Parts: sequence; C-alpha cells; structure tokens
Amino acid sequence: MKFSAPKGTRDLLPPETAAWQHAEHVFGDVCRRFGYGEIRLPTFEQTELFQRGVGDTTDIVQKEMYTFPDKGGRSLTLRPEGTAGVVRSYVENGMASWPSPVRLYYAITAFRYENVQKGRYREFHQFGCEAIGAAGPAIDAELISLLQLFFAQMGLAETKLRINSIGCPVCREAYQALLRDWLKPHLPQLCDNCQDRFVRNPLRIIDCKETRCQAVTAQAPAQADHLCADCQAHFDGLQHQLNVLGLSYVIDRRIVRGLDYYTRTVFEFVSEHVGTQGTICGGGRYDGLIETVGGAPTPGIGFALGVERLLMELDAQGIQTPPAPTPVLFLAIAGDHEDEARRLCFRLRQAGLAVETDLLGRSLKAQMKYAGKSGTRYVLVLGDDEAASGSGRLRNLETRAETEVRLDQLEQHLLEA
RNA sequence: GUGGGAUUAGCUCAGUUGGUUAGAGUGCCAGAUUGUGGCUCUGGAAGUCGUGGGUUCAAUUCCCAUAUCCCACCCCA
Repeated sequence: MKFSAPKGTRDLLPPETAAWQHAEHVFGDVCRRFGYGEIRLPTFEQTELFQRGVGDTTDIVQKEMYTFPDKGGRSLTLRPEGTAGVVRSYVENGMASWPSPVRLYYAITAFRYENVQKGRYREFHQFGCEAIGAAGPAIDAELISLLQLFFAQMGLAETKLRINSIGCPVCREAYQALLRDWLKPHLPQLCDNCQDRFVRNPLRIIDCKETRCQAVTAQAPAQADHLCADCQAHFDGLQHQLNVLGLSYVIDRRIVRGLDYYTRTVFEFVSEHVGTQGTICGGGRYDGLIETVGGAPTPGIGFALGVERLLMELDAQGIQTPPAPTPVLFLAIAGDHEDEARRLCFRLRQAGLAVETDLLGRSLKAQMKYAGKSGTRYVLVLGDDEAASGSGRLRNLETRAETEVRLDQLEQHLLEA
C-alpha cells in the first residue's frame, strides 16, 4: 500500500516553507500596526453555524462542506472560511463589551470539497481580518489600506483593487425586483445557468463569465446605481476615504460575492497569474451577520486572502522572499574527537548559534561537501591539533579564507560575523 | 457534478511499430593516497513502467475500468 496526500491537499516542504513563514510574519506585523490581535479558533464548528452564517443557498454550504458526525452524534464541519467562526467567538465571548471596534486577524487552513485546479485546493490557507463594531466607511478604507500595505511589504508590484456596493437588505430587494423586470425580455439570450439564477438569485447573473450573458448584462442596471440613501452615503464615504489615503481603485459593478452575509461594501484584489481563479483576496461588510449568529445587531467587515494565490502571484512577478536561514558553522570532525565536537556544538547552540556537526561518521571530505551544499558560512575542523592546542582554523566557505580562533572564543567570533 | 491532457528511478523526462537483463540527465552515496567543499573523472544504490482486470504464446507498450496529478466549466481564497 502506497500512501499519498489526499486529493486537493499538498505537502509544504522546506525550503518552500520559508516563503510561507515570511508571508505569515509580514502579515502579522502589518496587522499589529493597525491594532489587530491574533485569534485562534477551532478547525471545525457545529455544522449549523456555517449553514446560518455563510448561508444555506450558497455553493459552499450546499455542496462543498466537509461535514461529519462525531461519536456523540453531533454534526461538525471543517471550516470552509474564517468569518463565521470569528463571529461565533465574538458573540460567545461577549466581545461586544470590549473596546470597540474589535479588530482580529488570523492565519488558518480552510476546507472545501471542490474539484482542484490552478489556485484552488480542498485544503487551502487564508489570512484574514475582521473588524467588528464600526459602521462607518472609515473602517472599510482602513482595512483596505492594511491590505495595500501588506502587499507593498511583500514586494508586490501592482495590485488591482476593485470595489462595489451591493446595498443592504432593503435596497437589495428593490433592486432585485428592478433587475428581474429588466432581464425578463433578455431571458432567452442567457446561458442555462443564468436561466436558473433568474429564479434563485438574479444578482449572480451580473457576474456570469459567459460572454453572451455579459453582453446582455453590460447595460443592466447596477446595484450601485440603485442604493438607498444610507447605502449611497456609505459608498460615497468609502470612496472619499480611499481618496484621502491615496489608494487607487476601480468600481466594478460586477462584483457580487458568493457568500450570503455581505452587505454594502464588497471588494477584491485580483491578479492575472492565478489561472482563472484571479481573486487573491476578497472581502466585504457583513452588517447582518452577528445578529444571524445570535448576537445583538452589530456591524462588521472583513476579508480573506488566499495564501496559495498570493504566493503564486509573488512567484509570477519574480519576487524573491528571504531564504531559509542556513547554519553559521559546520563543525567537521577529523579522527577520534566526536565527544568534544558534540560538546562544543551544543555549547554554541546554547549561545544562540545555528551549528551543525557530522552524525554519520563520514570522511572529512564528505563532511566538507555536505557543508558546502547546505549553505553553511563557516567550517571548523576539530581534530588532534585543535584538541591539543585549543584553537583551530575557521574557514569561510565563500571566500575560502581561514582565520585562527581559540575554541573558547568561537561564540564571540561567530556572533560578530 | 461535467469535460480535456497526463502518470516510466527521489526529481525532470526518453523509450518499446507488443518480444528476453527498461534508459538519460539531475539528485543521493562512495572513491580519485595521508586533515579541507563547489569544477572534473570513476563507480554504486535506486523502478512490481500509477492500480486492477482483459486481449495475446508474450503487455511498460493494445483495450476497459479505477485512482491521482494538471487544466477548464461551476463557484470561490
């Protein structure tokens, strides 16, 4: 029996993991600058949380969840996204009494049972932020500026921000009626899928990728043009705030979002290097969600960023991330001096240095080869001479230069190097 | 759930119009005289040719099924 990683999952190995660590580090750093604290939550939740939170009508809930009964008969689900869990935790832990707004960030894996393709996996990684308790557009813009800064810190050359407003339940209902009326005469020209959507959720017709549907909907009324006064003010305010911060964006009336909880502001950062899954990051406001999950009516906004897609984009733009650190010193052993080498090696590690030594009883030549391949900066051979004199030659593998150092001063020497 | 392409050594790939011991490059291990790497040379280990059936005297090669990978539809991060 030969085992392999389950479909849609993959192993992340060194040195590739260095890029992941770097991204996580930078993300956490940027989040903290904006006052976000890290939240860590269970990987699975009660199934009903996602049904209610994400929305029963969404593809995610209808066909993509990893749902299973536990031995106590509970129905549990591997999280398909991060927001529902955070909101559950917000309500459960009474965060409404925390200083407002509550700002949280996370780095998680999420799970969706989908067919795999470029930029899409069954287990995938997300960075996310949630800001709960602020209703005005300033927090929307702040969150977007956080993302801009993050992308910049990662070295991404250009990131395209698209924003839209999908209104609130009130104006959305009015708009849906309007849209249905407008679409009705064009119905025969739409694809099969959109025929369906016309009944279930006409909003989704707007972001259909079929060219014939786009041809029809290009002229269709947009939600953003039919907002109620409050939603319009919010959308105007958002644009003002973005302008104040000097952030460039385009209004894309086709952005609809596939999760039910979004209201008003929705936005995406897109790329052309991630296959047809161009969205690196998607987010929006969810002013009704906290209530849906059992809390008091509270506004909120958040985003999720696909880490696989981010790293693909970095790669496509030829951006290097810092390589994994290599050992400073390889302590090579000549002759019968293993014990001294082990002792010295541990002493240097205790002093905070990354040091390796031979564990396989290899020839000196083989040890040198190994040190060269592993990217180690220095080698010191520990043999009869060194054991007797208490000093040795520290060889710089890059320059091939050797300097004489006393073994009891090695730490000092290497820490300075 | 639906299509298309792929699957041969750790990795990247040749190959067999069906025939006996399946190849290369790279990587790995070792050696090229005594305690010093990257270049070069030599040698070695490593494959049930994705898995299961079928056709055949004979299958890695042809047929069917299945799994996985890649890409796309759908949808999303």
